[in-house]
Amino acid sequence: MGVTINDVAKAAGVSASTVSRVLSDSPRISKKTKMKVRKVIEELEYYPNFIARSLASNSTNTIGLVLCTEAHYLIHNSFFIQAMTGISTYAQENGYNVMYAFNKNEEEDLNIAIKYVSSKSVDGIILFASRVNDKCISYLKKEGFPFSVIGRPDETDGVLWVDNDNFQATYQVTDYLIRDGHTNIAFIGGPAGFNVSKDRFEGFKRSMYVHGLDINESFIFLDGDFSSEFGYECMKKLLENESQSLPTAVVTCDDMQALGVLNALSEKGIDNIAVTGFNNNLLPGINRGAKFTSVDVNAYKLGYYAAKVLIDNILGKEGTPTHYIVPTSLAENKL
Amino acid sequence: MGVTINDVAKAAGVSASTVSRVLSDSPRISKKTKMKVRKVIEELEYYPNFIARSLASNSTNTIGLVLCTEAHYLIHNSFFIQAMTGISTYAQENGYNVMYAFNKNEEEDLNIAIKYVSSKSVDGIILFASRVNDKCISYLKKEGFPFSVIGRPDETDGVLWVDNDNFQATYQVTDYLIRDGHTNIAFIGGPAGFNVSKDRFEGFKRSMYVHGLDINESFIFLDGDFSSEFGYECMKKLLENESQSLPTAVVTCDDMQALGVLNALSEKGIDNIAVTGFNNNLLPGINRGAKFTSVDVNAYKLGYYAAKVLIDNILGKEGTPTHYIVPTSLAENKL
DNA sequence: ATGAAAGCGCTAACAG
DNA sequence: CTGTTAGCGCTTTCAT
Repeated sequence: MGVTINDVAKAAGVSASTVSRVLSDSPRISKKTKMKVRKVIEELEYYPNFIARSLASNSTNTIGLVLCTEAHYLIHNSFFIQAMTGISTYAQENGYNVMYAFNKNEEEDLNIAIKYVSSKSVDGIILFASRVNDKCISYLKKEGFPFSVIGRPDETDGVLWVDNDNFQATYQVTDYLIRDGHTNIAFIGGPAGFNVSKDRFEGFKRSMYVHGLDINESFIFLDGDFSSEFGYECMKKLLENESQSLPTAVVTCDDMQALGVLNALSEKGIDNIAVTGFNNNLLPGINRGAKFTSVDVNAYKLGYYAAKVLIDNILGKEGTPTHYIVPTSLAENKL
Repeated sequence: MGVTINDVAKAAGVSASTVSRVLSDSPRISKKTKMKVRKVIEELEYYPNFIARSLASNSTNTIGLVLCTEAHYLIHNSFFIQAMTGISTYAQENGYNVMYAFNKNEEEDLNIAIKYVSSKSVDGIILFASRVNDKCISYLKKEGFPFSVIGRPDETDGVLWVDNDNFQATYQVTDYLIRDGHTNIAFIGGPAGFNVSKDRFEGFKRSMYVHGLDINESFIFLDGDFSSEFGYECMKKLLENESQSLPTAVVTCDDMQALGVLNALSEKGIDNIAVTGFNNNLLPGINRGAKFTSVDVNAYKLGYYAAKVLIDNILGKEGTPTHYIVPTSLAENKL
């Protein structure tokens, strides 16, 4: 069982190293020999042993994914699977395998990273989402191990990363609302201490500013989380504040938040307030007619480029950028 | 860079083979030596090289996932990611890595399987969903390569698999509706040629039969697909058929089908027909008040047990079953 | 209970 | 352009 490089060499009347060179298409082998060897490879249905190859060449042609997330979060968020598909695509295009491991917290994440690095099972690592003071990032930097990050890290110096332009994203969606005639716009932001939260808020403010619109402080909700509960609460507060009129539009930073807002509105029978979300995850069709705009972060591409920036770097390709900005787009849905 | 087994051996004053035996906790090594070696391992922060280990032991401790799906399908279906999480969990518990590759069709699936097997990159394979006359299954059987399948295959002989009891699932949900007072129930089935479609229909029929209810032939829609479009069309037909009254409940085989049905109903302003789905994927909350029942297939557990049945088998554990039936449950949601 | 030695299947200097 | 010779880091008989 299992035909080896030696079997091929013997059958083709050459040495094993010649076969090895044919496999890597070395320019120092004559066309004739290549043809001959390739024919034998076909006939014998020879496949190089992946493991032996890795050991000898000191590279695994595999990248590892460190995914930190609560299981329940996955159910209604296609971000991960889409990004994983993008990663798989670029990896396959370049002959790389992809390993993954789901973890529950930062410590487990770090342990997996350490395991990947120390046992030399992968050539590079992709981190999903960067924390403030991310331990995995510090570790990998210290080790000098190749890795890329989805989501711009605190300190971009010497790290490979991909991200959306979050500033641009909320700028765009706010601009869209304003052009649609809205002037009283509320904003519901993401959790404290994340760059993504900060950037999205800045984009919102900028767009308001550029259009010469005032920001009503009581329309701004920061430092919450991405849950529908938070969205619901914020909208409740807006509805209960009788000292002033309601906004005509609400910019949120996540579809779940938007869902909470929509719920709060639907309880009051209000359907003339525009709501926007992030991630383009909501199912179309449940409530025909309700228009809903979401910022599509293009998770597939984020994954694809996270793999690209990492693999290109590992392969030492010339002139590879250290990061990619994946554009967002506005998605119109009917809910 | 990289401390090897020899460094440990030297530092501990033993041979490399002794260190190797300590690593695998061989009973033939004295407690004393074990302690001594382990201490050195700690001090030197030695991690066995995964690749070298694989080559020498002729096993990779890695399993490969063959995932066939259209990208767009992933966006609103958390089945894959949940199953992958379950797989990752059992794999990690047993020291296995997991590789995955997304493919677009059966041919690509087969190619990946062949690559995994021939290049010896994995010890076993998990197939997502079995086709009629599945080429991957035939291939893996022919090769005698360990694999497990999520979804009962045509021919279960000598294959490891996990699945829900699909018969039981529709039996249960139909029973639930009948106990709720429904007697005129429509059924929208899955694609032709899949066991899952057949079983689900049988479960529905059985429940109706047990309760002494007649099945109205014009209420039955088979051999469609799992899309919302199909659900929409079927409901349309029911609504347009003026020669008879409407059902009071509709059992569908997928949440997307259910969504299509709900859309068709909402267009007519009908909200008193119960609709049930499968997979428990729909977002709660959009339309407060609309009750929606879905069969939760427990994708996490399907993945977990697919990994278990495979890994236990590879490890040659005694008395491992050849398959697992993962129970479904009814999930009540508000849409 | 431990060590010596062979070898897993391949790559990569080094020769020629 | 091709062959020879060493390993890569570990496991595993076979001795002792």
